[in-house]
Amino acid sequence: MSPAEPPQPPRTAEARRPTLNAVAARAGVGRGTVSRVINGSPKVSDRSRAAVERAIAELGYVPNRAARSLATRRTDAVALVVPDAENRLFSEPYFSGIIRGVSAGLADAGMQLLVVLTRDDKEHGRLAAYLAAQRVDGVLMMAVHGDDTLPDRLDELAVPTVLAGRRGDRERLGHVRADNRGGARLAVRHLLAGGRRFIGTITGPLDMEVARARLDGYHEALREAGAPVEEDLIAGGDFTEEGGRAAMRELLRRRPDLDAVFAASDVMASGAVQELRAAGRRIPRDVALVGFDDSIVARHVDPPLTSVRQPLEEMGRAMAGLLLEEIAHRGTGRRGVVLPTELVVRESA
Amino acid sequence: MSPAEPPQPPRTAEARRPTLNAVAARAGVGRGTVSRVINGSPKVSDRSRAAVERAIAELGYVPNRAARSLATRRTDAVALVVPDAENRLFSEPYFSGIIRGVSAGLADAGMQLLVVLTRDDKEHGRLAAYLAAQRVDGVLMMAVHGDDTLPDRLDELAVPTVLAGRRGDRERLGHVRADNRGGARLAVRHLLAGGRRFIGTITGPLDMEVARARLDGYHEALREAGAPVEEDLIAGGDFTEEGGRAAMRELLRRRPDLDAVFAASDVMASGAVQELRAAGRRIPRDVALVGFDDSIVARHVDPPLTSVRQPLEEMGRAMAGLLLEEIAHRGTGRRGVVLPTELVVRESA
DNA sequence: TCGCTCCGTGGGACCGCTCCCACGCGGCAT
DNA sequence: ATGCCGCGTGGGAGCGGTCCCACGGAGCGA
Repeated sequence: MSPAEPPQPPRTAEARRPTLNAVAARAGVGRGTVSRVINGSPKVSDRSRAAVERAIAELGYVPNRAARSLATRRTDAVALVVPDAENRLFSEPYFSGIIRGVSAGLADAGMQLLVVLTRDDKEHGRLAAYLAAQRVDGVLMMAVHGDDTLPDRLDELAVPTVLAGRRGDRERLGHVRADNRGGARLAVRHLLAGGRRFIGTITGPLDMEVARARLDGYHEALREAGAPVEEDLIAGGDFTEEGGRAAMRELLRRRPDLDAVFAASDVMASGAVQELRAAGRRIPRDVALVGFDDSIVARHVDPPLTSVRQPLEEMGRAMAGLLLEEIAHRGTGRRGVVLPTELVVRESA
Repeated sequence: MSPAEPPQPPRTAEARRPTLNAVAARAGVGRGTVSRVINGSPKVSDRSRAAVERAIAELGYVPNRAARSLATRRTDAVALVVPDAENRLFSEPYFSGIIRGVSAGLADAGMQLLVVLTRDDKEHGRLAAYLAAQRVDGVLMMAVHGDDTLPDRLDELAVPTVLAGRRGDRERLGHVRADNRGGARLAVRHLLAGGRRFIGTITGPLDMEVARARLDGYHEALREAGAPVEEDLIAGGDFTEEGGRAAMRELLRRRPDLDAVFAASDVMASGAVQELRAAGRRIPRDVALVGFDDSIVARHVDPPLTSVRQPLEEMGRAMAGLLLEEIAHRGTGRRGVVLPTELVVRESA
């Protein structure tokens, strides 16, 4: 009564998906041969290969990751660890930009991306063991604080790891970062070129390498222009808007004569804008302002901010690349990659 | 010569991690018993349980996911699928907010989160088979376009699926959404309460349910106030800034007399701000403006935008919850959850 | 013709876990 | 004392791949 079943792939997940065995049977070859075809081994005759490929197509076969992983001791998956506390601070394109690049870089290699948001640093303890045991092939870490122990833990456990940014000058682990110093230099040079004389800066928290690098760039640009670096033109922020406001207030108090500010993040710059306006300074007429990150905020603040752009997507791609390299050949991926930054000129400077 | 090795967990991933077998041997029990302890079966004597737990602690044992997954046909992982094209459009807190909630909701259940960014809709074809074959236990989907076939495909394959938002009124699949209609109503009521008479709206692309819902809310609020709904007060946007500008221009052309605008997204609202300013209208004096999303943009536009907030993190949590339910008991998670929105009043209206 | 390679091949053993069956043993009713 | 029940328990049989060893046959030189 029942019509002949066409050899379609099963419609539901309940109906067991075809296994490598089934493919072998249908193609009239052994399991080994099917496995070889799937993994692209050259030691297969054209005849067998064709038969196997047909069978695979007919059955809609897709290899089972768990089984493969069990046998190979690889997972073909990497974890992206994002400390949640930081996440909130991120100038918004940051997270999405990086993750987009990472995802693209991994997809090309058929790797899966596991995203792990950690709620607090305490979790990092368990996390190391967890990641090692789950046999994620590697780990990507965003926003590493200098005192985070996770990278070292992973290193001890010999888990390939790549960081977004570095913890200090002598980062042993593979990492990718933007040329923060260079970007800051661009920003300050731009202000100098605009004829500004008293250029202040609002820094990020100096226990983060990014913040230090941006401050260094500020110094360098002034120095190379022969301008003096004055301590009271430097105010500390924390990458938040409120921090930016406070720092700007402080700068205005200390140096009513300043005519430009380089803020180490757009969000802080946006705080600075509010404070400048409150103080009756016009931007850029009285005080020119440059931010960092080229975030959405930069485009929407009034006036739109001149800002330093980092190539986020490329950074993510590079992280993925470095990690894959390290996974394939231990030791080769442990380099620092620096990507160029770029000044996006808008109306604030 | 070599000092006695203390029974520490191995320091490197190369050194094979202890297996369940090792734990059994050390605890002096059978594999079955260890398995029972790990999985919290009650049918274990206190004596055995204690012995096993000690052995686990001493060896630093963590079960191998691949092996477990192979045996159970579960993966303890779910995928979050994000169409990248949409992603770019997202008002920025959206993606991070949802993912944070999802992550939290899953972590509590010990589930892993796989993030899949799709580059174009074509990929969705292969993706369905892929997801089913990888035996992800379930799938979360963001930003579903009405014409996306992936949800139906997954449904056919009997893969538990939960959507962020719905495709239409009669969404069969489980989904979580904000009360977009209610939010829009709040916004327009607020404008009415402020004494505005001619309230325009800039909509999103009407093939997206969110956009339609927000437009509906606009209609409702006018109707309940006994105000006429005038077609020429409605302009179509596409959730982009440029779209917002174009729509605003159009509205001003058609109705120079309008005194308020409800934009279906902050980004479009920000475009509208520029256009209004160009036209010499003061905000909110001449034209009041309300956005949607309560994104960072809203806080940084000048003047800061009154906007409708959706509880993103809770939405993510709810999605995770629904999916877990559906995975545990097929059929129970296929509901629509609606979370309340809230009006955040700032200076633009 | 008879080895000897060498290539392609089949299939056993294993990866580390869960599932489930069968077994021993103490306690209870008969 | 005998049977029966039921609890804990051990361990075999998978789950679906990969790895590798051994084997048959074609091709070649002697």
